[in-house]
Amino acid sequence: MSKEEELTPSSAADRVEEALKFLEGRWKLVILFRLFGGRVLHFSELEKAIPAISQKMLIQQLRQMEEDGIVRRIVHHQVPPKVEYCLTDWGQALCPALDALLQWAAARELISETDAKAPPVPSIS
Amino acid sequence: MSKEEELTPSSAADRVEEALKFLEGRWKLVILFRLFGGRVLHFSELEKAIPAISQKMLIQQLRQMEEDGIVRRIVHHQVPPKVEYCLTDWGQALCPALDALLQWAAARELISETDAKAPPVPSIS
DNA sequence: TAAGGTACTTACTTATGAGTAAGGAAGAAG
DNA sequence: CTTCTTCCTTACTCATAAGTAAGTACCTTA
Repeated sequence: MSKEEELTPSSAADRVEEALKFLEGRWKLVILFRLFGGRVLHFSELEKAIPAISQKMLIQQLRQMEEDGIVRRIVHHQVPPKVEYCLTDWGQALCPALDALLQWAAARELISETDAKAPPVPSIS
Repeated sequence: MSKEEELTPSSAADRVEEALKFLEGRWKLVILFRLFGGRVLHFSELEKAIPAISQKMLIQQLRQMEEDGIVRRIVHHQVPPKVEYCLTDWGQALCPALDALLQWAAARELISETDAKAPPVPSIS
């Protein structure tokens, strides 16, 4: 609203793609929703909460999200080691955007009735 | 707001993932932004508007978006053939959701200053 | 000295999406 | 009867993301 220089179809698409890159990754959303609401979890708690994920994947996704500035990593120098993960303010700020997406997805069935395309439950055909 | 049964972290993540699947694909956003605003374009016009895309990719993405109910395909039985593409109402409805994403992405720099993490312009290290 | 718990790392394999290149149908125009 | 246009298909290769399995470091407790 304030200082959008020029926004061609391509540049707009690029910006959205860049934003979506933060969410790409098989487990990032799952992790995100585990940490939403200011929750703080240990590595092992995340493992337990997401049984299907491997340690490698969990770390890989957490590291990327940390680099992206979405999650914060808090190391307690102890034995055995203890590391906590939570969302940054910016990570928390994803909520409304994801809500908007969900609302859009929810509107699919309503519109598709009049649209004569893309049945909610595709027939066997 | 109305009838959300239960929304665990996993189910919420699943729903967002499903919504994001509609946007996944190297060229879907580019196509989307070319068609936003009620524009109607021929296949060949899309090709020209997006020089980097191959015909196969363009068709593949369009077909998926058509199946998803995002774009509408209008065939004029002529020779040479003429096919037009435009967005469905639901496709147009993506605008606010993408806006929310863009706003979130734009907020990154503002917050990361106080966050001591993820510098907007990473140094050489 | 041996076992155990937490938080990782490394090497390897597999599946998927994207890219390239070429071909085809269906008539109209020359 | 050959060529042109438009829209679309098919076969193949390649790069990247994801998954699997095993190993490491650290110090404590028995």
